Amino acid sequence: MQLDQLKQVSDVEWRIAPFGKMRVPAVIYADQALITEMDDKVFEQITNVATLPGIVQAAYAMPDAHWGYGFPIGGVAAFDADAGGVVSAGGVGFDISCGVRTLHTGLKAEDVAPLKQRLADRLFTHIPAGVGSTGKLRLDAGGMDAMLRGGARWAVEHGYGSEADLDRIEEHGCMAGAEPGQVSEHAKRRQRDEIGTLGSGNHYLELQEIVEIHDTKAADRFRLRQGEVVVSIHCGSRGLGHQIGTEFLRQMVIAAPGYGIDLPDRELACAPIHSPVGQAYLGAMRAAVNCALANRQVITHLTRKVFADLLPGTHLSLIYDVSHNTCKEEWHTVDGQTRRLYVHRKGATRAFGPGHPSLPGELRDIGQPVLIGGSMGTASYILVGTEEGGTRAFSSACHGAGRSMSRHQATRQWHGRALVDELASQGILIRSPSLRGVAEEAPGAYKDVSAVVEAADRAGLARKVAKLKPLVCIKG
DNA sequence: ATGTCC
Repeated sequence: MQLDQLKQVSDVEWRIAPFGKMRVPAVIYADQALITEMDDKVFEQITNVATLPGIVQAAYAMPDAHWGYGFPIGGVAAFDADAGGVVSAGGVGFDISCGVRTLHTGLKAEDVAPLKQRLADRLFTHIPAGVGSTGKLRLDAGGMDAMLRGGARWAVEHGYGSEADLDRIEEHGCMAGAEPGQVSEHAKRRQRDEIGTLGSGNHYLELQEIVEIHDTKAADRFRLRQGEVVVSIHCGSRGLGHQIGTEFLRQMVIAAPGYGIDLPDRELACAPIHSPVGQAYLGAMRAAVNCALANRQVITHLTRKVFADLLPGTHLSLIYDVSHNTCKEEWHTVDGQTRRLYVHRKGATRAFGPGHPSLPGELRDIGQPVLIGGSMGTASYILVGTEEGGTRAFSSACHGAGRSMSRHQATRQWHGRALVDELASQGILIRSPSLRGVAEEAPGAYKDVSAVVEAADRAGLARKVAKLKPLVCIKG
């Protein structure tokens, strides 16, 4: 990215004053190296987002931002419904509520080491992964609607996990306002047998060792101890979310001109929050959020069964579950005024600071765990939301490493088999149904996750708590 | 991300 078009505010904040049809400034959080390497498309897309009706304060890009559909991945934008604010399907993304959860095992890495191969094989056998993968659950029409209304709560009521899990999930495991009636039959048909499956692309299930502690107080509260093992699950709403995204994008492209919305890019298709299309999308999107929460909950249950077989007595308790692709109704203070806003986070994590009423009682005084999934074979991080985050990007942080290279480009540069072998030599076991998928996910096709996290930390978006290193990765 | 093109 050309730095001369940006005003540097600090070593990790860059500002673009409104020009053309921009209603608000755009802000990019990144250090000098990250922003220099950042795709020019991020500049174009984040300034386009700043032109949308009803946008509040600024359009934001996180340190892991890269080119997405309409909005950049790593983009955050909030809209005021009463000021003509809009909701955008491209602003949420196709994999609605894609997210990460991390489970505490209490096991020491040295005790898991002798079982690594067997754990990898057993997890790979029991947790369906890959394009079009199906699970054991079959949902009829009634079951589908109940799942779309209930989310992880539905899963727990059906024997997948416990009530205690729900306390550690955003929205308490169940997104209110879901309207299964707004979800097409086609979308539901695609999802009928996909609950409890990982999917493909950057989705994974990992066993990870806690290798560094940066904040002992927060780490203690999250029960993160150096040398212990956690399990992280990264997946989303599978075919259902994708179908909803596709259908509403089309509807919004058609509807936008009728609402007098002038789009700089048709990929930014949106509808006023106070409009039939806007409301229908929100109802369907919230149903897809519940689908993703149910999916991660069922996969958690399958993971627990594998551990119960190989390491009897192990208790996998949920530390936290965050979503990366959402539009949520939240209260934020803007210029001293508390306003109800619709916050789009696309490839960005909610990061509420200490005291936020939405946090579980046990964690309210310390802040929200922010789970950052790195690329395959590198590192992941756990951060905590900060007080000052409330004044930056509506309490949001980065979500991962962020791609630095297209999937196609990655397959020309790396071979799946060679990557699997190389990672195995480093003690990282990869299991995947697709060697091509592995090549697309080559660590070299991603930004440096440590640099991304460091920038988010220095920008005050969230504070580093612990670093995790992969031991086993089940890759979709 | 995605029954990787209805």
